[in-house]
Amino acid sequence: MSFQQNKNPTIYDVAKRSRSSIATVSRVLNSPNQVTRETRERVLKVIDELGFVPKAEARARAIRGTRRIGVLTPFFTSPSFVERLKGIAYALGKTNYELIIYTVHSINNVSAFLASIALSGGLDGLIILSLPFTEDDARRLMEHKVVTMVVEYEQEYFSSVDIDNIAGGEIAGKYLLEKGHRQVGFIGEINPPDYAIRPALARLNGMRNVMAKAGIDIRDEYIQSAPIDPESTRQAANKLLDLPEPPTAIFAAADVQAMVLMKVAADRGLRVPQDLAVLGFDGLEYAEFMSLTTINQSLVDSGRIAAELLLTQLTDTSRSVQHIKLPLALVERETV
Amino acid sequence: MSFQQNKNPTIYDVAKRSRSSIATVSRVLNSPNQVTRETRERVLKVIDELGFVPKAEARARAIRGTRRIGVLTPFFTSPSFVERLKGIAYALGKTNYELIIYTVHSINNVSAFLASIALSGGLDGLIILSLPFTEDDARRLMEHKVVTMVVEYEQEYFSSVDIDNIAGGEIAGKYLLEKGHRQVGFIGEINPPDYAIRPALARLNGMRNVMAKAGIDIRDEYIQSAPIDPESTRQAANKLLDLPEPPTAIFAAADVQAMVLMKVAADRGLRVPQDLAVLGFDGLEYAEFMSLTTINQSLVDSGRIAAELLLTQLTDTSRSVQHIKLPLALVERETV
DNA sequence: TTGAAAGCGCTAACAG
DNA sequence: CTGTTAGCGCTTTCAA
Repeated sequence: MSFQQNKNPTIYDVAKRSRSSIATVSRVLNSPNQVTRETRERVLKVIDELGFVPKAEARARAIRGTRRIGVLTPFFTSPSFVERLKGIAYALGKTNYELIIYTVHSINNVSAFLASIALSGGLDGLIILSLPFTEDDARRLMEHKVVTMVVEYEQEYFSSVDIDNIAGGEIAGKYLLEKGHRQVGFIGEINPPDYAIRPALARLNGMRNVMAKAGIDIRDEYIQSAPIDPESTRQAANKLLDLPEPPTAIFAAADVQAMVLMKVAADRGLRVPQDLAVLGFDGLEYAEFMSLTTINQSLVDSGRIAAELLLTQLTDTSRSVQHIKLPLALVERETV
Repeated sequence: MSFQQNKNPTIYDVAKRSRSSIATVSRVLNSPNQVTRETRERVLKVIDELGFVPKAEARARAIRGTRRIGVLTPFFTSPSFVERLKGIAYALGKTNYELIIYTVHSINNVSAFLASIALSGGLDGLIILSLPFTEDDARRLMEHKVVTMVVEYEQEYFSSVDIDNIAGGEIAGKYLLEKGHRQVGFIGEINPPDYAIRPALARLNGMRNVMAKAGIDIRDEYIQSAPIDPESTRQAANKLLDLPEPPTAIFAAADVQAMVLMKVAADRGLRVPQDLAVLGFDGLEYAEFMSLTTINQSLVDSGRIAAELLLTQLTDTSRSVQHIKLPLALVERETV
């Protein structure tokens, strides 16, 4: 038969083709004994020919059958989100959970997303990457049984995976001190609206602690706030290096920023580390290509562990909230 | 008055009680950022009060299709997939399609994935990144009405977005020639199973063409096949540089490989470009940080365009298969 | 940004 | 028994 329908057939198609009405078709589907055998057979024949499947059922079946885990992430501005995503995808790849990505472009609509996700997202689980949310958002997620994990952020409602950023800053400070630096600069995203998550600030504070203990007060002009993007970072780097007495070492709160800084230094004819030491933070794979000394925070692992934890929480519903701190490790290479 | 609904509330109830319309309520549920914060909060408050939960079958009935778009991608081994994903996420972020990620770890189970996606994926559309598939896979996708787009690959069944890799190789060859190089090497993933997609080989061939025209025959030992991963690339780089008469320039078929190569060169005390010229391919953002000269293939755009094309094909079903070639551009920096 | 109104595919009440 | 028709609860143009 070359009557192959090109659209998904509906009961209207079946009705037309079987010369009956949609009501009759509906009946053979739902109350088959209210229909004469002839009619029923005629209709069924067409149903088979058309490969008709009631749409709602198909949908319900699909939904019921597949389990879904969502990830709410800032739009991939920084490679760190990608690394985390990689870990999540890796962990979920071994299961048959579906992975849904929601990218948020502005911190202002996190709540909007979360509400929508909770109410009509149909998710079993959700991982929130580095994004702050309100108490209402949390409550709604819980009420709608969306098991949630938070990464790079610790709060009371959900389990989380993150690091000790202050300790990270301390590692940085200690190392720079050890290497003989007394005039250390800082570049990082520390100057944002209050409600955002700012690990960079904690890292700076960690470094400050250590310096203070050594009797060193980091000068204000050595501290530059800059969003992660290359242009802002470049400007911050230039400000630091334009100083009459520039720092001898700069700690960048993110590896990408350290990389931009290295580029700026190179363009200025500065040798790294002789003229300027550069210390990064993150442990991106790219850092190795540039021989960047950095503090590794196991980004891929953070995603993997968050996903794994979510998975166990999904099966073992008794599991209670837990907060995981990932270890930090200095990776010595050639820029400090 | 206590309007406490005892029945299952509907969006009509929510609309009435929040003094908005059902359309607006629907929007806060599905397209949250098309609604002002005030309106959204007002509506959400009522939703919470009423304990409103949207009925899945009603929703299924009302939406045409499933509002789901999938992306089948190799597990993020190479940053190029991430860039493409970024473009896709960007384009989809403006719609209210859901973005489902399927990561394939081995080329051997592409077919399995595709079959499952076609049969029970419940997708409206699918974007296949850099992964080869069979005729059967294609047929099944078409039969199940999954509108499919292919990236980095051109074939007869579906629309595609890719580049002219031979032309890319020619650009590389011309440029190196122009810069005075006669002994050029190559590193890239050219030696894989037949059924895989190998743009790197085409790039090599493009370079070969140009060289041949200039009367230069690239020596066999100057051509190193290496998978994208750092270790393999490092080995290939070392082989090239260990040669009694090493090439004066190396074209790497991927920026990440070029970066590894630069690192290897630096470790050997080679100056780039004086002792060794390095030319990449891709146009990653990182390439800039390393001042890498490369050929930009607009990876982000490839994803964005694929998604946009898919979207129009989804609405305008009359649109026929089309194959888009993205432009290539040499980005001169400091490594050649 | 918002609301009115026209569907979506299907069920069920009502005539015939 | 069968067909007509009015919904079901939600989504999505289209104007305003």
